[in-house]
Amino acid sequence: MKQDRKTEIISISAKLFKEKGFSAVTMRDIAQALDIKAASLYNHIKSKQEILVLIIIEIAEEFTNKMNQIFNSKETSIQKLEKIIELHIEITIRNPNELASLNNDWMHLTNQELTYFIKMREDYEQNFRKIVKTGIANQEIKNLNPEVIIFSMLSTLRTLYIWYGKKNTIDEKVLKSNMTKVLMNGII
Amino acid sequence: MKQDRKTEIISISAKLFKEKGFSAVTMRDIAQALDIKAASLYNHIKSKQEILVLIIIEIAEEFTNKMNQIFNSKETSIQKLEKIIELHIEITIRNPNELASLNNDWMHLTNQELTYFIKMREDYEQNFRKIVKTGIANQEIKNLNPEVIIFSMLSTLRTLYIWYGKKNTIDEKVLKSNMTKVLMNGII
DNA sequence: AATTCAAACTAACAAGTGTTAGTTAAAGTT
DNA sequence: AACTTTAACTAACACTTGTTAGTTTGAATT
Repeated sequence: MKQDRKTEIISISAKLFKEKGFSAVTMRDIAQALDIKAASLYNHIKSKQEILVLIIIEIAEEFTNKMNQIFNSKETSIQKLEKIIELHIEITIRNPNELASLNNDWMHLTNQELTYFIKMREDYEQNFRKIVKTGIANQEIKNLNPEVIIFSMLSTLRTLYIWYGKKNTIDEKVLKSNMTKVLMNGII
Repeated sequence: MKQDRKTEIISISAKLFKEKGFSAVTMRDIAQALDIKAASLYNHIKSKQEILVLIIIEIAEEFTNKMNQIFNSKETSIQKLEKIIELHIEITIRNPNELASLNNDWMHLTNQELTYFIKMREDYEQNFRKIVKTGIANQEIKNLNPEVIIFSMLSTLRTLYIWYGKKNTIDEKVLKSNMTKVLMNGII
């Protein structure tokens, strides 16, 4: 079925993009990984650009939607942050390769997609920022520089894809529990 | 002087590599940024590859040397971790663009340089791991999964270059102090 | 049996890639 | 004044890039 082959192309592309980056992967590389010729890819996708868009945008939208749900819920700031940690872990475990592109190759999006992506990312960070600031105002969260808190948590969560899947793969529940403790309560 | 122009090429290349990645930047891009022709670059450097090597290896060696000093010092595990945090902040502030290449484009190194880099990175992580495990055995550090601790701290420190230099640039001392508190004591 | 169609193929393209060869002009050195 | 050196240039190369056009094949549908 056409949709299956297309999914396969996107999935194998994400894997290759993770290893070498979008620009260093050629259509011939992608084709070879599927044991077909480069021209045959165009029976399924419009362009190399389209592959990148399909990899990135869907996941970015999922982050946006789930973040909005968490942001608008009635929970405490701390509970919201815990939910965000779990969200990142869940999406990372399901799509480690796609997250590599989202993190490293988003700047190769063009036009509307680039604008759209940047908007989503800014909104996401803005929601995160508001949660942290509310938490500080509430005295739920320590009065530290909020940018340092956001940066520290987000950079850990965003690069999780690098670590997950290496030797000693950690169980999802254990990871959530440990990660939450490390990020929220510190290590000493 | 020749050395100055060469330094200039490396520095502007690092800036361009940060924005688009090594593979997406052409020799003509680099030349244009210096207002010369691409062929003229070869009066100063041997190849595009050499530029990448010069950007990455020097900083990787600095990390290696400083880490070894910290590792072999007589301080407590916690003091060692604090020194590592300061080390990353100092190097990042001095070389934000070069650190982008080190983090994102190291896989485009080849042959001996690739092997050498990977060896340095593994040794660095191994030292980090030993410090954390010693700290846990000492009961200086909480008994959490050491891989989660290492990953969480290192991913924050390694991606610092993305954040430093944006609007609201934080003072170095404030950053060190806040970052240490966030990473060591948590946020709640 | 005849037709349609998805998905592969071969062949080729125009543009862009890193790099080399040979030249030129100005500055520094003898 | 004659020279060497530095660092730019123009022109071109062999190769790789994403992509298009047209064709073939085998399975599904009529």
